[in-house]
Amino acid sequence: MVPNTDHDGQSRSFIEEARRAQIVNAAVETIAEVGYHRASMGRIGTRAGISRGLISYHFAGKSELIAQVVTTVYTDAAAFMTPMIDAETTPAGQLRAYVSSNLEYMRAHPARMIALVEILTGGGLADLPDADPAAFDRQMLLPLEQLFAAGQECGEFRDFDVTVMARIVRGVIDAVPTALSRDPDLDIDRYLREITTAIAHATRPVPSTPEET
Amino acid sequence: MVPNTDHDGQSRSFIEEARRAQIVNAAVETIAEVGYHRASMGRIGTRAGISRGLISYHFAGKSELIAQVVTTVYTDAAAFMTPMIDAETTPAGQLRAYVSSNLEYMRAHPARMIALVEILTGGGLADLPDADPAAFDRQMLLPLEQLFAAGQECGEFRDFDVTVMARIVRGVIDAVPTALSRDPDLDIDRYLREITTAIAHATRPVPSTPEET
Amino acid sequence: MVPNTDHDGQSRSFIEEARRAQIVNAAVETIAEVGYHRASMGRIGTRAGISRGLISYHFAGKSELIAQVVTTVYTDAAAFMTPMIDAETTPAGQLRAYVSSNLEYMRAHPARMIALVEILTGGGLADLPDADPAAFDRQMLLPLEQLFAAGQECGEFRDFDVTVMARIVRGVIDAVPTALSRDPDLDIDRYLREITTAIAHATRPVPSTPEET
Amino acid sequence: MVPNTDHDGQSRSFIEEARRAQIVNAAVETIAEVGYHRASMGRIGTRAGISRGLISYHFAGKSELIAQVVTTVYTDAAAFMTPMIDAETTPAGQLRAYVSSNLEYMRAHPARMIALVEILTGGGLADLPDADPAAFDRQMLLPLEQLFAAGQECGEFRDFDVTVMARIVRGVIDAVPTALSRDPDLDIDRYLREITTAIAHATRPVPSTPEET
DNA sequence: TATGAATGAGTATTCATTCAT
DNA sequence: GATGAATGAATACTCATTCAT
Repeated sequence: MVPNTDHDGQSRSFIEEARRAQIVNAAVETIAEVGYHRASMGRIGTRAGISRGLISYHFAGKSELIAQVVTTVYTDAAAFMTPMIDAETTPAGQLRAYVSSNLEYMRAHPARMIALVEILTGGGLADLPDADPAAFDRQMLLPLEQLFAAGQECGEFRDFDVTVMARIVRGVIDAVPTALSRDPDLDIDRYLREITTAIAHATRPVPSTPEET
Repeated sequence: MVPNTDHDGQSRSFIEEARRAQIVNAAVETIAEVGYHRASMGRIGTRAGISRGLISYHFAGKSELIAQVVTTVYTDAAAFMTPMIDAETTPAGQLRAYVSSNLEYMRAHPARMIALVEILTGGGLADLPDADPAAFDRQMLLPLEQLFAAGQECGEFRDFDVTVMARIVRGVIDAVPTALSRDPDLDIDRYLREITTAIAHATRPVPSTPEET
Repeated sequence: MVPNTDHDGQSRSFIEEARRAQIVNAAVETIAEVGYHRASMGRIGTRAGISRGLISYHFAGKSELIAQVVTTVYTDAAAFMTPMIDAETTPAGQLRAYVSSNLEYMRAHPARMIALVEILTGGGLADLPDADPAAFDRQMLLPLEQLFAAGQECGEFRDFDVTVMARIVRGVIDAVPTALSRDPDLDIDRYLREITTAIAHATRPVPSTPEET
Repeated sequence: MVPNTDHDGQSRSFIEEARRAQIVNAAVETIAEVGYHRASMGRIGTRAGISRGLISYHFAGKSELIAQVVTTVYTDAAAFMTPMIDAETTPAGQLRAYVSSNLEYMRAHPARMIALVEILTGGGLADLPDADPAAFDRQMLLPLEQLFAAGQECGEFRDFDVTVMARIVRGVIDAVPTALSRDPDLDIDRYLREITTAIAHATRPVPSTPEET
């Protein structure tokens, strides 16, 4: 595995990689603190302790920087979550692991999650010229859909529309960063337990008692 | 019910109210179409067919206009939902009515809901100097919390944290506008049914079978 | 003839027209003084005594302003030259009138001619997205080509390539602004007489004495 | 002929000279391709395959680089033209040789001529702090003026202002690169023949028939 | 009431230049 | 000699707001 290669296969120097990472981190923190559309290049540079021009030196434009933020956070979160999900052997267990590992990541890196949600919901995607929101949408939902389909197959989940349920779960999880920012006293452990339980209830097979609407 | 009074108790003329409503509608449509932070006063004015200056004449600033959009949409949605919720006699029925009436409102006024979500998640609240996000948060959650408490009291709901469950339900609902914009083919009727069912499952009392984690 | 209408047929207010003219004049003077690519919006605004933003208010962008400068100067020069040319009855006389009226216009409005040449030769055309240099080229050459063709028909001109001769004449004339700027003591009257004579010699029929290369 | 000495009398190493020549060539090509004021040091470095910093190492600044481009092209063109001119024995022949050798040089090195004209007419001279446009002007005109004076002395040319006629000839020649760029189909051989003929007519003694304006 | 002219602050970006390695 | 990191100035443009009419 060759480290530090960009999408063109060009390798970057160590110092270049370090600067890019520093700038991406500054962007994450700035976006998390002041919101996406107030996070100007100037503010990001100030937070990183470098000049505006240097950001332009390392990134072709704001689009590339924002895209790098999205990629970095998304990739990092996936790298954190995937082993935990794969450690589970049943779909129900994997769903629990998906939700809890995602929330754990949010707790460990609140700024990253806030920044990601800011970009995704705050108009950031519209600023990325070659971003395909629909494709990103599908990419986000797919793992959950597959997980749900497998669970329905083996009878661990009831019969629901897997796409809609994937949206429901993402909706619940994506609401967490906003909740955290609006209520700093929020007990994330309790939040995690309640969400996990609620989703378990929403997805498990319907018991024999058949009186429902 | 006293019509047409602003928060200072000053009554507004009929024409003044009409202009404000026209501008608010133009703002809603513009925000829904181009996103919150691309919705400049100029674009809103153009859509309303009036000059930029006139908006400033009727609203102290962009902050007041955005605040008015939030208030108007929120109030209008509440006026639409409340009778439907009140028509139900049981907490479980009221929860169903809450969810379905909210989604019905979204279907009837997609631009309004998209605009509201754009403002709430897209940095709009941060632009309102005297807006208290925490207070707004509480205001949004309170009806659901009360509904849940009543339902737990009478045994229609299981024992969960009412605040967290309120956030869960809002998270699921608030994800709908984004889902609609990313997947235009989405079947909102099926979406509504699946959400209602999932929430019913997540909140109803745990059946006698006691095998849970 | 309805005055003050732009290319969309929208009429402009008097004050708008006046401001646009003022800005165009300031642009002309600035370009003539410091060169095309040093004539920033800021410098143009300063010379006009107005703010940078006001230029953006009246012109969609620098492209539109530059295009307007070209159009204005070209149209104005044509309006000045055409009656003088049409007053002549023979092609040879019209050619003399073409050259002399063009140089007279340069003398009367040196800044305008310098600015036009700056834009045309100094990279300005490349900054106009929908400008077609080849089309502009043809538009500049056409009147001279027609004039030459008519003169050859009636025997007033010798047999030469009308397009090349048109380029020659334009080359001679377009060199004048540069010459003026490099040699302020230049006697434009003598310049005019010499040019006219030289062009007359270059175009008139070859006399009977047939010793040529 | 002393090789490789700069204006301070300091001799340069062979590799230094080679690098400077490489950079000058890259500058010529870049300016010819994208125009003078779009030819940034970065683009020139990229075309030369070297870093930006290296250009600054070899040239005191952009000014010196541009000055070197002008000097190089001018000197090279003179070295090409001079023997052809000197091979002629009569002023009229020398004038023909001047024009044709200049156009031949343009045909052989179109990028060099385009770059030179870009710099001279496109604001480049104004970027050279210690360049004297008037002196450059005189330098360009002097050979032609001397040639014309000699020709008038021996009766090969008619009686005209030698400076103005020099400007006329330079104007005709300097318009060629622009013509070439705007009309790629231009037949340069025919262009050359027509120009030579026209200039011959414009300069030769007036025949006995004395009816002129 | 309503308009549109005008301002000034803020944004992303490009670029020549400097400097440590 | 050569590189590439870094700076700061300059540029075009957008926008909320103010104000005279």
